[in-house]
Amino acid sequence: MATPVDDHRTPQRLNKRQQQAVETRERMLRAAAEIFAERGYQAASVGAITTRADTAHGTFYLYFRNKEDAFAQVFATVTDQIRERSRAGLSDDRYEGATGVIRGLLSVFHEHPGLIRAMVEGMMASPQVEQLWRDMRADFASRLAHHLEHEQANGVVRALEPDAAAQALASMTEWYAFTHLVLGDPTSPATQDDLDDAVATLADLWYHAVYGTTDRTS
Amino acid sequence: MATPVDDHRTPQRLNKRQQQAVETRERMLRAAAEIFAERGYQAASVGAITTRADTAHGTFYLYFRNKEDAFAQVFATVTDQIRERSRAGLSDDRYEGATGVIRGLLSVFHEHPGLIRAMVEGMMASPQVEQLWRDMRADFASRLAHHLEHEQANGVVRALEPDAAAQALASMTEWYAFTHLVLGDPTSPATQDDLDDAVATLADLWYHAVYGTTDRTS
Amino acid sequence: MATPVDDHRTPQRLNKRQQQAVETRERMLRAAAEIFAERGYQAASVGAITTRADTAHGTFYLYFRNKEDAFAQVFATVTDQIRERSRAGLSDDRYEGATGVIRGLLSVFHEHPGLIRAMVEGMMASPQVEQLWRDMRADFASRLAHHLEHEQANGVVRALEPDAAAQALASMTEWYAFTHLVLGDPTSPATQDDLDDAVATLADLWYHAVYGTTDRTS
Amino acid sequence: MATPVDDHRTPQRLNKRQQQAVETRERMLRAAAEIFAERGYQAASVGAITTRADTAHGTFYLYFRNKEDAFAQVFATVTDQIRERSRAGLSDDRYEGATGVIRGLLSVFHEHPGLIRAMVEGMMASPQVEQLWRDMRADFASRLAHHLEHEQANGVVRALEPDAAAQALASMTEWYAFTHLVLGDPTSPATQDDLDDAVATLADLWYHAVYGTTDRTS
DNA sequence: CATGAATGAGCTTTCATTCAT
DNA sequence: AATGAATGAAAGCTCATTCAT
Repeated sequence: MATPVDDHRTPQRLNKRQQQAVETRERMLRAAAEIFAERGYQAASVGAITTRADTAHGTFYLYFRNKEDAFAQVFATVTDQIRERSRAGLSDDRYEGATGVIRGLLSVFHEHPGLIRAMVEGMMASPQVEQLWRDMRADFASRLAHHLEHEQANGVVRALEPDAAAQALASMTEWYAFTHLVLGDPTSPATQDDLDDAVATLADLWYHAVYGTTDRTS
Repeated sequence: MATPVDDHRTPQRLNKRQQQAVETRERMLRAAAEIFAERGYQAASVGAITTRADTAHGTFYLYFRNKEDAFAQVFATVTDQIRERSRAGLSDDRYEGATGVIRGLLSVFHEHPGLIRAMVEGMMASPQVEQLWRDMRADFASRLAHHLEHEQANGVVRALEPDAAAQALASMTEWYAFTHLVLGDPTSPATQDDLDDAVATLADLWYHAVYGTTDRTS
Repeated sequence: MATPVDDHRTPQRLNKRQQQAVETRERMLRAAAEIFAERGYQAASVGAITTRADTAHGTFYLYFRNKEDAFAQVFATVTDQIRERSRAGLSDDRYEGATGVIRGLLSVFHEHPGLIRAMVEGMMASPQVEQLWRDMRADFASRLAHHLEHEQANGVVRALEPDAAAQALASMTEWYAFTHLVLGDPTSPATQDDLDDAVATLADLWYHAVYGTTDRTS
Repeated sequence: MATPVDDHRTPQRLNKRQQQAVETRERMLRAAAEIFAERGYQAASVGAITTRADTAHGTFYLYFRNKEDAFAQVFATVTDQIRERSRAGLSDDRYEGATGVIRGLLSVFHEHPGLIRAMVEGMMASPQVEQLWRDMRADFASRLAHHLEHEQANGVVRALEPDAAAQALASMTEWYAFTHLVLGDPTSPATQDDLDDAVATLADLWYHAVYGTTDRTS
């Protein structure tokens, strides 16, 4: 039954079945993200996801090995966003650089509070999810550590242990963002002002903790 | 050493039945703490707790309204510890003061990694637990904010918004402690050195972020 | 310690312990009646009764063999009331007689809807309770049957089988009373008017069914 | 004899899976009816039903929302029978009509004593079940009331309030049937003679109560 | 590729009853 | 006579996962 076209295996040339499958996968992933965000990791059920995705219950297992796997796939899309935005926020200016990186992380927390919440929850329940979070934070912290080393080499940063400091600053950023933008009444989510305030507060402390002076002029 | 006056619990005033009940309550609370620490909040089951406590299943409900209530009671013993140790760590010396408060928090995380982990998980699942955590952190942060205001009045701290800064420093401390002392392979828990390193790193950043200078001499 | 007075065993001469016991019994029985009326037979719990009676849980079993026994004792007080009032309602006048007997039964249903409801429910769950109800109804029906036989002897009642007719009339009375005075929204219970209407309707049908004519003049 | 057209259920249009599902549903409903009849409403357990139906425990919840829902579905099959038979028993002859309607109701009670018993019990425990019973009786009574109005218009029935009288006659019928055909030792159930006697007694009283004369000739 | 009926282990919670005090 | 801590057997219900179609 297979037509010769099938054999090209070029990704842009999908037959009808394959196209449908791609669509189903996307629908399922979107549904999973929504349900995890709304209910949290444990309270989310496969049934809720397939209902939302408008598929049969069993279809879920065509695309995910199990619930944990589905969560990991959803998780990956979010950590990708964080990575992208943090990179985009980099700048040569020391203060602008910090602000940009911080805002990159915080804007993702601000946009997906439900998912971030589910991730912190999922971290506790699933070693695989925990590993994903650690990878994300390691990426964030190592980029920060490199920046600190570079600034130290330039002699503008006080003596400090770059890796440990980077870890601590990353911790401050993540958890301050979490408590201010994610926790709390989900019916009155954080506003843009909340986001701006959080960025300003964190950038200020970050700057002084690293450069060890109140003088902002480089 | 114990004189009758010292004996706040006055066990001699309880009849045999009441003594037994007190023992059962303690055994149950201890069992609950162990099970929550080992399995986490959601995965902990009432059955596991009563088995560990060596009581009948129904006995659980003589002492707790439900699982959430049991967790809240366990939680309370931990937050009490944090409060006590943070207060004990206070000092007039600015650097010693910071170190003491930080160590107070971190030592509790270091001693009860499983429970802290369960708490962060439980926060996501139960609004009541979330409130308990927020109370604990508010207590921690407000004590810090008062300290900052006092130092500002003395003119030794740079201009900063005390409440926001206190929140950010508390976030850094909590989450750095969490990622370094709680997360990770539970079979190789954090060592005393890990604890000391964490305290040193946090105190250093905290100090510079607040006093805005590399000069440690008071 | 027992005084000689104890040995008289005259009921009016109870020592302190016995007096207390009588009071406890009464309190417990009253509490049981209230709880059964409020919650129904199955939903009533021993714990609720002892709480209402302000006694320890175990005290319940000093006065009742078990829940079923408690219900039977409460039940007995109600059937006693029905018996008394039905007798009091008797009259030589044929119409007044019917009305009085009917009103006797209905007034009890009207005053204790919760208990009557619990009884019908309990009948299904407990053979002992079922037997109590059957005794009550047999008493009611036999009195009615005797009346019918007497009237037949007087030649004023049409030919009918007295026992079967009595059963049927008793059934009509009980169940009509039940559906109109007991069932329905418990927050808006039956009024005095409902009671009067029910009596009138039943008396009318009863009268015609028995005397077979619309002529009420004796 | 069955032509394809006759086949309302069109089993040939269902694929194998759907056929199996229909069978499972029927097996489950039958099992539920049996268990409810044997044990009563409250004492019936989901586990007993699934064991009888030879399915897994969870399968119950594929077909019923909960125990109450299962009971309501069983209940519906019985009230449907009552409705059908009462209608079938209608007749233009006044006496035959009454007899037919009465027999319709009584025959169902006679065939399903356990279920009727469970229904009266369930009425007390579940508002939903109570409503079902009230609907059934309203249907029965209103049909009776219409009949009375029609006969009154024809001038053959004495003056009486049709609705109230219909309610009272329905009460008599239901409860007499209940006490004579349902209550009592379930090991020696009511016989055909019991049924016939009950119909005769009720029809006699009904007739005289309504037509107010001993003259049966229309 | 998609379906959805079926599974069954597992959970929290209630409560009548006992008995040592 | 009264207590109340302890028991433990149920119960209803959920849900991740499987597999024949």
